[in-house]
Amino acid sequence: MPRPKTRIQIRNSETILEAALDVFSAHGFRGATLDQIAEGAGLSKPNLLYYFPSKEAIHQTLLTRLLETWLDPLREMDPNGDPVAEVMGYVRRKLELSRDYPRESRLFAIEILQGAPRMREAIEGDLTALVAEKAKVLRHWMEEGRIARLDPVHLVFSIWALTQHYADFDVQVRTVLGEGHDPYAEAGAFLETLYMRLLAP
Amino acid sequence: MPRPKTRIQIRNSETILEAALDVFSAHGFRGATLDQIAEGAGLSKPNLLYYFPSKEAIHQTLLTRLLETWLDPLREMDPNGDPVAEVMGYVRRKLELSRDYPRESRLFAIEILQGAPRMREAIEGDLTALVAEKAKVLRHWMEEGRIARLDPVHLVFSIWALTQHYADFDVQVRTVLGEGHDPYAEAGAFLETLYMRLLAP
DNA sequence: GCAAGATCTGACCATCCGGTCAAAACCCAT
DNA sequence: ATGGGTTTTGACCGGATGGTCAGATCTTGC
Repeated sequence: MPRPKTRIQIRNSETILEAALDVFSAHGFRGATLDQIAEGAGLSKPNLLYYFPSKEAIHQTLLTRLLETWLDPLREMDPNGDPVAEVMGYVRRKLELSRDYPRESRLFAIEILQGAPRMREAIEGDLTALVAEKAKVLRHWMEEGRIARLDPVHLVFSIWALTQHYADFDVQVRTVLGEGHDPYAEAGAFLETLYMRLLAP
Repeated sequence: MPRPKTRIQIRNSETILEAALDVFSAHGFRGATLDQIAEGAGLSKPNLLYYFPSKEAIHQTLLTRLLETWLDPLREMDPNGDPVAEVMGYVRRKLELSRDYPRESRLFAIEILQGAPRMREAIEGDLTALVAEKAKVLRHWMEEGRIARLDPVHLVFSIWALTQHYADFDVQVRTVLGEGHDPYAEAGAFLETLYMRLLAP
């Protein structure tokens, strides 16, 4: 089964990945079982393994897809745009990603937390390269005096940390806030203030 | 074995917890095995279970200890001190915690990521209460015009997110920064700037 | 409507893992 | 040194889990 071709193959592959995302993001790789994924996908376990050669392969497929989604908002940061607006836009898009794809965020977090055993090369390659490229853009803006002088890489880290926190620590955030709060709306306002103050030259 | 009493009991219990922290923080609860912990502690598996009744019990002991360490720096924030200095002090202490106890940070992160199945009540109780108390202090400082008006709870979240990021995503941070960097020193400087700008009234 | 291929399944296997237990080894006060 | 309690261990158990396989069932192009 190199590449899905028939309609059934496409549909079932997607169903499996969807169910697997649920299970992997909730329990980690080791904590997830094929039976749980099969249950979630409404398929039998041997049928899962008809579409994917192994548990590992399902996980790998999810991680590969994930990284693209993850880096896109940063890629969109335009070197020719208005510096503050561009950074603010990135913050906003990244927060939306946390809000709309919390399972992906958690899957990624679990992987990195455990030392990125199945993502090392992607991080060393694409991710590092993209950050280096965008750090250069940020540094340029700083030299022009259009945003405050800061360590550009740590600036990016701060955006990652602050936005992913709301997806990854969702339980804690909601518990501490209590009832009657919209975490993401509040986070959006808070981060807006934070970065406006931080970036002002 | 209700409470360790003899010297051997104390020594072995500590050795086990130390090894268990290594393994749990690296692989999560489900990913950790008693054999790995036993290996790390230099004891046989049945001998582990002479000191702790179950894998679960070892994990629980670690989590309970952890929460204390974790909340202490926030507890130390003094309502009668200088507002900016107090918040900056908390940021610094929390970052030191990430630097000096990264395994504890990851253990905590994994637990929350997975929905805090074994920490719910602690989060709903002690943690939420402490944050509420300190949020009140922060709000008071804001009303006095001594620090900027912000959502105090999200301010605390931001401190957690930014400091824990360096422990939890250590692999990513080091990979992206490349050789010749001291992540925590740089983070200290960056966060100093960030919070000085954010808190200025 | 009928092969030929694609899809699906029940039964099964080997391994891993948390945990038990009886007995051995060890420690120490008398 | 000896006896009673403490500590340690090899052997083992039962259930879970990733994965296999032979064959049954369904789809589809003709």
